[in-house]
Amino acid sequence: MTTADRPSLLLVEDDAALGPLIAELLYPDYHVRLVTNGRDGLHVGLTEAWDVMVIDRGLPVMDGIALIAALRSKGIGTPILILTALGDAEEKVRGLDAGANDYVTKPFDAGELAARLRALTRTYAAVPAPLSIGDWELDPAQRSIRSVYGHTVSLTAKEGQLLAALAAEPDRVFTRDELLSAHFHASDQPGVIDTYVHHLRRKISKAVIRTVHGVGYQIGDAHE
Amino acid sequence: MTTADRPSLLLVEDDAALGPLIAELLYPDYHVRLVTNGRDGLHVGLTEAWDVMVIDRGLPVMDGIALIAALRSKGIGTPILILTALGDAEEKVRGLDAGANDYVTKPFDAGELAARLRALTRTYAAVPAPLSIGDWELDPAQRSIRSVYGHTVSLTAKEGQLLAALAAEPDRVFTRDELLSAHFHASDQPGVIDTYVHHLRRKISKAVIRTVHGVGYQIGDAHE
DNA sequence: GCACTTCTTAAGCGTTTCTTAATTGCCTCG
DNA sequence: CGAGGCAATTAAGAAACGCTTAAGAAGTGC
Repeated sequence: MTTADRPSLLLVEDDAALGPLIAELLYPDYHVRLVTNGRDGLHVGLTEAWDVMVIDRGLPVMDGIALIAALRSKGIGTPILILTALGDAEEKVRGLDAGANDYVTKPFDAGELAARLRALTRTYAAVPAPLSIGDWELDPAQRSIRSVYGHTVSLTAKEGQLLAALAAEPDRVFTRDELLSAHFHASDQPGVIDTYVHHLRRKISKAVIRTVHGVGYQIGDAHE
Repeated sequence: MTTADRPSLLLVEDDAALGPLIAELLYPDYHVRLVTNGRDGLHVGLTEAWDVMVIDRGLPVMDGIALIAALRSKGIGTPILILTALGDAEEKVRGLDAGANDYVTKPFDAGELAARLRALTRTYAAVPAPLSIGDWELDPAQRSIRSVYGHTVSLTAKEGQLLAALAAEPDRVFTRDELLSAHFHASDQPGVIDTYVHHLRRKISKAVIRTVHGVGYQIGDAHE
């Protein structure tokens, strides 16, 4: 998102009556900027960052299709929705293949347009949910751990596995044998765990991994 | 992309006549897998990786909307297109807000469906916007790299491809096999990558490409 | 066809990471 | 408070992995 609150939306529509109408319709949910021809659309689209664009098909100076193609060729990946009266399938194919992400025909339903725009601007946090550990965030894929202040520390494979195992179930106390069988070779001595706990405490901070005397290790606090 | 050639497509459609028909329609452009109820769709959608999904609205066992919501709640971000007979605006809003990315009503135009699927699977990462890598800028043609001080170094084809692949997703760690399958012949030994990384480091600067021991290589930071 | 560049393979060497083990320090219970 | 057990720390050998080099193969242009 470009702004902290509402997504920014660039509306390119030449119809003097319809343009302001759509802008007003979208105003509660987006920061709307209205331009009325293709050349202005290209300029504003290239020089400013937008979260989504709504582009009319038939535009003066520069056609909507040409505008989209120009934006895409310049590396602009912003989601684009075409809004137009031309509704037959061939036109839709041309518009979508020019680089648009969705195609809505006039007359359109305001609710549907809004829903389609939501679908375009929606982002999924599909990223392998980073495990949070106190002030730290573990990224298993990247084998590193980031503090909340940008500071990043890289971990070795075993360090990462041990930390991930502990962090997977916060507050649970793991015995050395449990941790061993999870990610280390069966032949390993339980003392291996002690060594890696030490490495981790040195890399991160002492307080993160708690020792439960006579039992094992734990992240977070169980009792008290 | 999941496969090197065609994108993979999961089709969830219970109509015994329509399902195979759509599958055949899409077959030239996608690796299609057809399942006929929501529960199977959920299972296959969660356990295998797909480039795009086409889901019928009315499904036995588990409704299409419920299926999409379940997939999204599990962190599946794959583009989803709803294909259904229910066409009024309210239904579209419900479907899109459940997490679908596009909504097509039956009867549909084959060309439009294909174009909308292309729009969903299209990525703009391939756009030759000059990739910036630290103090360097990779030329779109990928055959040379310029430092911020005018200094230019020419790269061989493979060097450029490898660097571009890494730079396309900064901070992501690529395994040797991923990099191999991207731009080298499948028969190549993973050691090829090591050699090219070495070449690049000598031409540019050592710090640009980071080694993640036991995993692969990365551009961007995660160091300290 | 020849010279040159680029690509690929492979092997030795150096570094990082993993594991073991011994020493030192600390906690708990009698 | 002291003994015994448990944990923390350190160091060093072993193993895995990556870096570097060099040389032959394949490709390209003249």
